[in-house]
Amino acid sequence: MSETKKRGRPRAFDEAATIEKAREVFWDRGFEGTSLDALSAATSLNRPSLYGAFGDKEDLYLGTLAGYRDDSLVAMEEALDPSLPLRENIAEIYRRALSTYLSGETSARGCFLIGTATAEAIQHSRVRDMLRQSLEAFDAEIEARLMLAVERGELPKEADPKALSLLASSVMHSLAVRARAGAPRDMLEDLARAGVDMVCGRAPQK
Amino acid sequence: MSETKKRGRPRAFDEAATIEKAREVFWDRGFEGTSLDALSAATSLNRPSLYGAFGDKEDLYLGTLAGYRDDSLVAMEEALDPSLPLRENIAEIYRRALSTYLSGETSARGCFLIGTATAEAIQHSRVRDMLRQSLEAFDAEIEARLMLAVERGELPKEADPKALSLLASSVMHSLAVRARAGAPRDMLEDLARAGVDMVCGRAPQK
DNA sequence: TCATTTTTGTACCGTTCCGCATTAAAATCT
DNA sequence: AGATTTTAATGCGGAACGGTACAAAAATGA
Repeated sequence: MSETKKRGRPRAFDEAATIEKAREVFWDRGFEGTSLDALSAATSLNRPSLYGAFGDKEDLYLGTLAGYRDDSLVAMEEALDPSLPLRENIAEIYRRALSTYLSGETSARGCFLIGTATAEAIQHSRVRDMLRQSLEAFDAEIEARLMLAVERGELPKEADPKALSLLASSVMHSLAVRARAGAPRDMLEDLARAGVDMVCGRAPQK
Repeated sequence: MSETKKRGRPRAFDEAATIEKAREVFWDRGFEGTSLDALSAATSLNRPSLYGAFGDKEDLYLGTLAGYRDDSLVAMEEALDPSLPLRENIAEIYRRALSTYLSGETSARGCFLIGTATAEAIQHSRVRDMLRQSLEAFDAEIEARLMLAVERGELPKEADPKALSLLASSVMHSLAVRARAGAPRDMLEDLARAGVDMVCGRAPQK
């Protein structure tokens, strides 16, 4: 790491904070629906500074998607704490997801990736790849925990962690879409509960 | 119904066919990503004709969404033919869904509603309502079939049709998102199979 | 035949879009 | 201090945007 001070005028903004602010705008308005002027206003950077620091609009958008994916993966790792029972792990994943999906100024905004990147996936292959790769990463984390659960006997030996992880992710995808569609919280919580039972079996271990 | 001939110059286009062509464009490019010029080119109508017949861009988009919802509900009713076993019904739903989701000129385009309307749901409340209402209609059709299945003994008495229908729909939502994200067909078929087992139980009735 | 009604086609409106050229400002290096 | 390097700010420019005014065209009604 070069710890030497850089030559020119120093930046007057924090790169990570700027990406987070840009993410908020993209989240609400989508990629095509967001103008550079809106990004400029939200980040307090002029368009040329945005351009210089992050590239064009698609580059910046991909940066916000990558940040969201990384944050989500960290949150998922925390939720899947293997020192806790599987049932609590899965419930915690849905709890965290819903907490994010139901936030929003005007209306529940769902998942940033599913809610905005899906629309661009046909026309922008880099967005499509980012989306696919992110979904696969989420699947993989859940699958790993389910494999551990089978080893430990939290799930029966016949359980299929691969198939089960796809189903568990599916519930999350559906929560993401339905939240953004304006589904009531009760219904989403019912779905999350059903998802937990589906993965861990119906018997409560209260 | 007034069968009297209308006064002025007759239309040189078919309204339903035009909506279908517009749907194709919106499906690939999303609402914000589609220009009136693109719609005009695809439908062979000039912008003023489009505007006169369907209203503004959002009105036209809502019309294409409504058409897709109606088509999908009909397809779902067909798939849920109660004279066939539940397992075949659910498998058929996913089969039809995948057949649609995997079609597309450049890349698999997923579900029109989930793939494009979700992105607009925050900014355009009419789109959000259309999306929510459509998803609820799909849920309701599945739930009705599952209730019948419980009555008939295709599912155990303790089965919860409401919760199960939400889960069954979730698999469909996930197929929609993943297809558009570029997931390989094998994986989608695995998920669909897992979804059928989840709803109907693992025992194959071969 | 001529007025009326509706659709079609051309052309244009003001706005917004993304991206960049250019200059001023703020830091380090010599 | 002066040269150099990097960022910040202003402003522009060509293109595309959604939407519409207006006139020509094609039907019906009288």
